[in-house]
Amino acid sequence: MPVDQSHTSSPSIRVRFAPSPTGLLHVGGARTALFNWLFARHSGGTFILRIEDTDRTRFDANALRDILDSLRWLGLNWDEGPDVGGPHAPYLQSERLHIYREHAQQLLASGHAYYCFCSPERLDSLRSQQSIQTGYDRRCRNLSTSQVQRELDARTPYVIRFKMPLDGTTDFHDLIRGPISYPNTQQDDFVLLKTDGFPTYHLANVVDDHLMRISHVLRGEEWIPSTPKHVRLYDAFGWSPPVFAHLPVILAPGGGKLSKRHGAAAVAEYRALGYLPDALVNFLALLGWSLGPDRELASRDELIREFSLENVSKTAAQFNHEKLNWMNATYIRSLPLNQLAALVWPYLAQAGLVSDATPLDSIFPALKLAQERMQLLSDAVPQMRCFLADEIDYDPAAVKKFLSHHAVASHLRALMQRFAAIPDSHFTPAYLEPVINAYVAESGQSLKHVVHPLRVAVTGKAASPGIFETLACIGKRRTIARIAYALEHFAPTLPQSQ
RNA sequence: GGCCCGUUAGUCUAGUGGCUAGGACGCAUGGUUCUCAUCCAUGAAGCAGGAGUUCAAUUCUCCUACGGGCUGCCA
Repeated sequence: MPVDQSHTSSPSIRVRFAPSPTGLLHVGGARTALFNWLFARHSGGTFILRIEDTDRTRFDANALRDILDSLRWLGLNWDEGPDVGGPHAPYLQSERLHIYREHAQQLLASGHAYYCFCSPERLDSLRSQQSIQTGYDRRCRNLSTSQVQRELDARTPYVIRFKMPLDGTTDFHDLIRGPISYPNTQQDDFVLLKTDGFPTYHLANVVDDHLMRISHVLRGEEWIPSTPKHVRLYDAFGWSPPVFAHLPVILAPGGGKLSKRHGAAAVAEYRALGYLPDALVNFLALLGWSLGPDRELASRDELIREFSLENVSKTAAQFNHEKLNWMNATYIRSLPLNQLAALVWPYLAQAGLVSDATPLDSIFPALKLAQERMQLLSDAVPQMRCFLADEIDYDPAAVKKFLSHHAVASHLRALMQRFAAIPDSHFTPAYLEPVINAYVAESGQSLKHVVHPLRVAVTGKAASPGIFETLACIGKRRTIARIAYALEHFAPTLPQSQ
């Protein structure tokens, strides 16, 4: 077994997931959270949830609730966070404003930052005049003390900007990608503190990561270009930076950004559709990481045991719905009936197939048949409808194909009579099979010529579980009623005698 | 445009300076069978292209192409 160096050499591994509550938690964010969580759990470290709500214009209380709900649903429990607290509370950045202001002042005092009085309008026109984007022109970088004081006295709105080095490079090491180097001429004098007194991501993120003693920053690769800013900030504060590991992004099927256009993107949507959290976790874990050769399925504990940043891949991965569906189906099949019944219940209830008065175990027989035919929990509704509902819909194509032949009516009539003769308590697969086989033999038909029409008559569909199980599950009363209905409505009328 | 990151079948991936480049999803065919699903078996399908280093490159280096990201008082 490989020895995990990071575990032995640094006893306090602390990682964080730091979402911004501006929208529902999407699968990309969930994957980032998952890798942080797996890394923390694997190493016996601490997983922290920090909410980066520093953008007041985009804040969404709904999103905040959704992020917590979705993470909980996925089972990614956090050790410190806005709701559970912790030694570095608060974990909501909007409640830590004074900390960022103090730190901005500190950088001002040490000469690493400066007041900028440029208006948004000026910056806009600056940008529109630039044929190539070169960022802020640093107009306020060298204002004299008296000029600054004059503006301050005049109460001119300002931001505080960071003084990036004007030449040289900023280098850092990425655990997944190795050394990365950026020319400083590419870097802007980015804003630390906005006019409204809120910090930007860069300031708040660095300050909090330091204060919260974050040891490893695992985040999406879209953050690579701003890492030099962060490295410079750590430097200016005199702090040593955490280990950086930038995770590959998740792309939509076919490439490109993940969005609604490509189907579900939010965790909540997958949840509503009937995916199991274990399946989604397993699937997401395999996007950008692998268990090693020949392994796809793994429980949470196995994922935790096996997880390592060493084998996180560098390449962006496309989200593949077919594989997720396959995985969800295998997880569904592995569930004990009582658990599956509870999970499927809300869907059945919503479809009116069960009510509060329905005993849970009453759906077990039907569920057992549906179980290996479901990919989503919601599939229970179409799969189980013919077993749980009195009324069923008939698929016109199936009716046309299997109920329109002349021999059908006589078969159905004969079977209906024989079924009627079976005692209620014997209406079981084991009892039905010989009954039907006997009829098939007597009538000189092949089994399928009898079974297919029967199936359509009692289920309304051309496909169903095995006919004997299906009949038994539907029950004697409904079976006979449906055959009668089919005879009356679909089967061609034939002379009584045959 | 500039900068940065990346490139193994359609997709997710394993892997090595020398192997028939392995697995999974999906797809195809066959088996089981009353249909569907499951299950089993088999098959098609890949190292982006070009230089170089080397006895030998999918593996190392460079270039090109392609993909992605950043270039905000968003995160």
